[in-house]
Amino acid sequence: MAKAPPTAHSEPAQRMEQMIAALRAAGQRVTPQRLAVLRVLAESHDHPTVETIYERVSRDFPTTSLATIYKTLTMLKGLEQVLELGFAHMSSRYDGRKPSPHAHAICVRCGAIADPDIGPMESLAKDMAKRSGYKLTRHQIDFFGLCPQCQKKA
Amino acid sequence: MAKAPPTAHSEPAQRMEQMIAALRAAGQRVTPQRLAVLRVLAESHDHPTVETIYERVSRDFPTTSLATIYKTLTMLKGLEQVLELGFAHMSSRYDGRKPSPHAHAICVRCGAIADPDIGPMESLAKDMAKRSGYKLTRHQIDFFGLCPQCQKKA
DNA sequence: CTGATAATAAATAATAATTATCCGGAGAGA
DNA sequence: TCTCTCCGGATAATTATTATTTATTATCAG
Repeated sequence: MAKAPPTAHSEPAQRMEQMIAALRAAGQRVTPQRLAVLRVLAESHDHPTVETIYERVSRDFPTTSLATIYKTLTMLKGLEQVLELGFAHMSSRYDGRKPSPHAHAICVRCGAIADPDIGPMESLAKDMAKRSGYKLTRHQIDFFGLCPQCQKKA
Repeated sequence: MAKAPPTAHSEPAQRMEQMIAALRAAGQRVTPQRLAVLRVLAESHDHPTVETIYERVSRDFPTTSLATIYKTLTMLKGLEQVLELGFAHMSSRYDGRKPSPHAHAICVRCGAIADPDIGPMESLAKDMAKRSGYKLTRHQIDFFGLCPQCQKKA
């Protein structure tokens, strides 16, 4: 059969395959519910909340429980297949497309999240490690403000 | 009169004066309970939780309510006199000594927090603002790992 | 293909942190 | 002093998340 061209459309499918492989490698079962979560993660560009993922999964699996979403995400976090952005005053947001830590910009009005590539954080992490004496394993870098759309409406 | 030498001991008192001045400037009342919270904030180097602040305040004011601590901290946040470090999976930590946003290292085992001065974040924020189009107003930069003590015990 | 079995899903209860409400009391200003 | 608003304390409510319990199902050996 013909190999699919690397179109923007095929990207989520590839990402899904990676995640499925990670599940299998860890000896985790691949259930329909989990596949549905993986698909949402692979396709979502909006850093969805658990609630949002739940709604999207519910379209295909109306009986799915919120707890299942939480458990699946916790597991995927452990396998480093999803990045959790945790906040104190709003629910966590998830990034299944770029699962390694990177900086984010969060709109404090509408909740939109952007994550352009910015100057490398490695030097910053190195600096922090050296000056603090900590052995660092991960980071969360968040900038808060107004997204372009909300600036207009301001 | 003689100017007080910049000893480590006099520092908290100065910081308290600054905070009191900020309250007055904002037309806020300076009550004994609030003074107690300010003192704890000015003296604490350990980025205390609300609960910890509550315990420390309770020594002097045994009848103080947790709600009062929360309300006072919220107010001080608004006046930019205290920095809240908000996390998803543990309660917030507060910094009343350096109230403007700066990077932190958090020990995932014991919760110790260090905040040495590291390479300036301004350029990073500028870069993020430019590439995202967001109008940024604050940031939270957290590095997670093991503090020196917990590394030994590991 | 089929059955055994261990992991998983759904439903629900429980927890933790924070925020809202309500009311009595105390301070600032007329 | 009187009044009026702000503040503190107690407690209820809310929100996000995690734990528990029981029934179901994916996986794999045969």
